[in-house]
Amino acid sequence: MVSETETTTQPRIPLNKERVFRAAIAIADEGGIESLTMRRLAEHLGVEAMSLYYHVDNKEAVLDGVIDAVMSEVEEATGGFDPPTDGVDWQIALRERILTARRVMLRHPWAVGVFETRTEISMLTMRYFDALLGLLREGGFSYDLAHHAMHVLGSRSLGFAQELFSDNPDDADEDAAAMLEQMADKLPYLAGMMMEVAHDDPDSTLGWCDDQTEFEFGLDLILDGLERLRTKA
Amino acid sequence: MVSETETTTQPRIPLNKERVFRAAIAIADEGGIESLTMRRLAEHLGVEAMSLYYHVDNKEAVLDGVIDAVMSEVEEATGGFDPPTDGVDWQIALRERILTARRVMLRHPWAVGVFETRTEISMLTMRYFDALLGLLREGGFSYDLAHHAMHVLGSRSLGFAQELFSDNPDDADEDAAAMLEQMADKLPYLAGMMMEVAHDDPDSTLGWCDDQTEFEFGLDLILDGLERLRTKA
DNA sequence: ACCTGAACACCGTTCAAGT
DNA sequence: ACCTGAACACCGTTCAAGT
Repeated sequence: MVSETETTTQPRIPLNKERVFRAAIAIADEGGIESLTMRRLAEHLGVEAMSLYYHVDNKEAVLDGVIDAVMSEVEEATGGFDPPTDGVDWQIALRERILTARRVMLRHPWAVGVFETRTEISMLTMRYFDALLGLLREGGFSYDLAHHAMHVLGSRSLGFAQELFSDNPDDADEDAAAMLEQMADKLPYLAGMMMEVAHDDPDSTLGWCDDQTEFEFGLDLILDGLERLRTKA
Repeated sequence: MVSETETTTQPRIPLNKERVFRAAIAIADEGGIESLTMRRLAEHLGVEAMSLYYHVDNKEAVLDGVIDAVMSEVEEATGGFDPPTDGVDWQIALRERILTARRVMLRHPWAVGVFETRTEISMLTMRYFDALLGLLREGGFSYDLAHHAMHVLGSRSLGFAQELFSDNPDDADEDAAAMLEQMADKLPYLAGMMMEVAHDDPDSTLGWCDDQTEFEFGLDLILDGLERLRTKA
């Protein structure tokens, strides 16, 4: 009970939301989102699991906070969600902004999936989308077309296209040949495609797709289509 | 030990994979994918949880089987994944097929999410994508462009666009007005869009988006873009 | 061949209690 | 103000044992 003011035993920094969210992101980055448990999170912070509930309502609140933190990384990367820089072509500006967001999201590949499960959208997140909408408006879009545009872009507006097939490089190599065998009759077109790829680039297998290239291809296809609709209307 | 051959006590039908997958789908349809647990699944089948493991390796295998079952619903709905009906415009054929798949997927909204977590792709699933690829090829696409096309379509090729924001109709109505208030300065473009919508259709609020309309808008935008690239090349 | 009881190592969360 | 122990109601899964 005596004052032990200046003992150097453990800094004794109390927990706070910031530190909780940071630790959560670090865990998810390292082991995937399914490795993020309240117990593991507490452990990383040198604390018992129950202590987390003093700072945070529940796990959902952790996920909300984590998404908000990721969005502020995006904000930092884009240099703020300011009003659109006028004068510059909307298509170039939007493309640039989305690719910047992508650079952040690639550091947290689990984030889009979590994003989609959110029921509350933070102010920061809304400001991101408001800024995108602003780029479209200032680029000459009607609200109606801009609204459609946001829907078409979907998760692509965050720089992330959910890949339907995550290429698993393990199997791809080992039985690619055996697969091509039975593909030839049952899956003629996939077989044909693979054979052409194999011909053009003998070293490649099923895992040949380049995510960044495909992302940009899809993004440009959509942006071009939108520009066409904009000028037509 | 005496033969009680014809006692009418409980039909005593042994479990099998088919019944397990069917029950799993029913549970997910009713309560969402997170309500699908091995224990609940067993209960639905009038059996102990451990009994499932006699018929199925683990929960992952259940999910694999469930996706395969959904894909066979798609197959039935499209009348088989046959070689493309030649002569008919690729764009119309592909659009039709995807919208048919969508009708099935809307009955199992959780399915796309599960699909994305699969590491093994079933033969039936591959045949679906082979058929889509076939439609493109027969429509005059190079393998290279067709491959890009599959990437752009992504989960849309299954009839499902992952909605970034699931409109929650609860909050939308109650504090839409209050929200517009502070939106006006911090979220100028979103506010402007809402105000225009409110003006055009006074009864509507944030939950005004029509998923089917937006899906078809996006699909057509992409298909048109692909056709343009096809003829240009 | 098919099913089960008991058990294990995990979850998220509550609540009364400690400092 | 901040943290914890003990406990609860859940998970998926194994394994030896029952019929």
